[in-house]
Amino acid sequence: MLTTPKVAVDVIVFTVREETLQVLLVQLKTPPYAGLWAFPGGSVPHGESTEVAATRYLFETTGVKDVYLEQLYTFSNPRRDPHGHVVSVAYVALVNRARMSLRVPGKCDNIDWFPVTTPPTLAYDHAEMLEYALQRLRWKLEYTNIVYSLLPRDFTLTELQRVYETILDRPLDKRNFRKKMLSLGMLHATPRMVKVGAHRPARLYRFRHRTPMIIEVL
Amino acid sequence: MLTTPKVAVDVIVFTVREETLQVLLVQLKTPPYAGLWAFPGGSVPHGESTEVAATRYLFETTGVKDVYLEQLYTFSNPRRDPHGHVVSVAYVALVNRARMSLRVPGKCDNIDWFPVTTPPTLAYDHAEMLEYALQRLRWKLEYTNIVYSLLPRDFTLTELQRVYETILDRPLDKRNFRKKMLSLGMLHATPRMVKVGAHRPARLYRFRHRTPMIIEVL
DNA sequence: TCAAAAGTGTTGCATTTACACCCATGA
DNA sequence: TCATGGGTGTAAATGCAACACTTTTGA
Repeated sequence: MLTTPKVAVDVIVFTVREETLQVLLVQLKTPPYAGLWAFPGGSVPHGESTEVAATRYLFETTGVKDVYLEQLYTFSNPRRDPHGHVVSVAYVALVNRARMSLRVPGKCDNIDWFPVTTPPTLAYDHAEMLEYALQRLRWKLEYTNIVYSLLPRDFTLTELQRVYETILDRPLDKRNFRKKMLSLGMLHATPRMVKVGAHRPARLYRFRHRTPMIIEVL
Repeated sequence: MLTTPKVAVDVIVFTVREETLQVLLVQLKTPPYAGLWAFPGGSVPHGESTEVAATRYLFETTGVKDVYLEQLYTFSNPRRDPHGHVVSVAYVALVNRARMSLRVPGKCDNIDWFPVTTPPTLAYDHAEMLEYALQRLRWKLEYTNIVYSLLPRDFTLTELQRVYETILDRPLDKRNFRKKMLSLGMLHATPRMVKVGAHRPARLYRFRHRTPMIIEVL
């Protein structure tokens, strides 16, 4: 009998693909949740911080590092895991949609992206985690620059707007959006234009800082 | 050798007294931090959620329950506690200034309130926790009704304004403050007036809900 | 020349800020 | 009647929301 709960982390990895907000899930293969899906994650060994553990699990499944990773909340209900009392520190990561080679963790059967609106049945209390993570993501999108972590280095304002619209799940006014983004001073116009299709080329922009910041008025 | 870190909670209890924001601290009596001060808290046994543990430690030191208690952040640096790896889930509680009988926990030498601006030397990473808690408190004060937990059931608008000014550490305009508070519809004017001193009596108000809510526009 | 996406300003409305005097009471 | 804190309104500035047409390109 343990005298303290076990400690674990779960990483809720979001990306935007094909104008859909998607979340990364692994398929469990051991009872009682065999066949169900869950967030990547696992136990935190003695001596490792939860940040480091979350970064490690993120890397093991996606091969990415240096993306936005934020602690979300700690879930500690003693019955959240039927195996025993596991306190899980949940993290949210935002990764961009570039092709990445997913790796199936040993203890899982599969790994894949799912639209957040239509996820498969989730194990543990992961449905609750997902809901909370979405809420926080939408909330923080409005007053921080964290969207940088979902986009490639260079992007057009229309692409940026699509990402906002996808996550917030509502249309935004083009002129107001551009005015706002540019006036915040967090973007940097490059001299390059992107020419695709039979229409006017779009200017490429970059984030001035690819590191999380609260948006201040200029 | 443990395979998982220990789990603990720390409770950062704030109150407002004599126009000062104060925090509850206990004095440690065991090395290596003997004599230093820390937040009430302790380990989380197997089978107890961190919320329940935080509520318990709050009750053991202050005798209060049913106050605003919110999870703040989980601190997990393996070297934050020299005794070994302890993951601490920090909570913030807000209690009102009414006389309460503090109880010294067995493993401590003393317990007392300190102004947040001039705390004694803090053990562990508690200085960092305090800073973060203050930030969150100030932030949430602006868009939630959590201040209810710092006030008695009935209070005057001037008392309410003093609490805001104390926590935000800046003066607020009396007319704008009252207009804002009343227009938000979270207050309820009682028919009672308070008569103290040689001046016009002040009306007493109550919170419509003594439960945390995000402030919505009416 | 047509289709398709990029790009651009102005106006009205709502919210926030700044600011000064009268009121009710007890001593 | 004086000192003390309670209580009230208006005007200016700022920020946010709504809204439509011109530009550039490739086919």
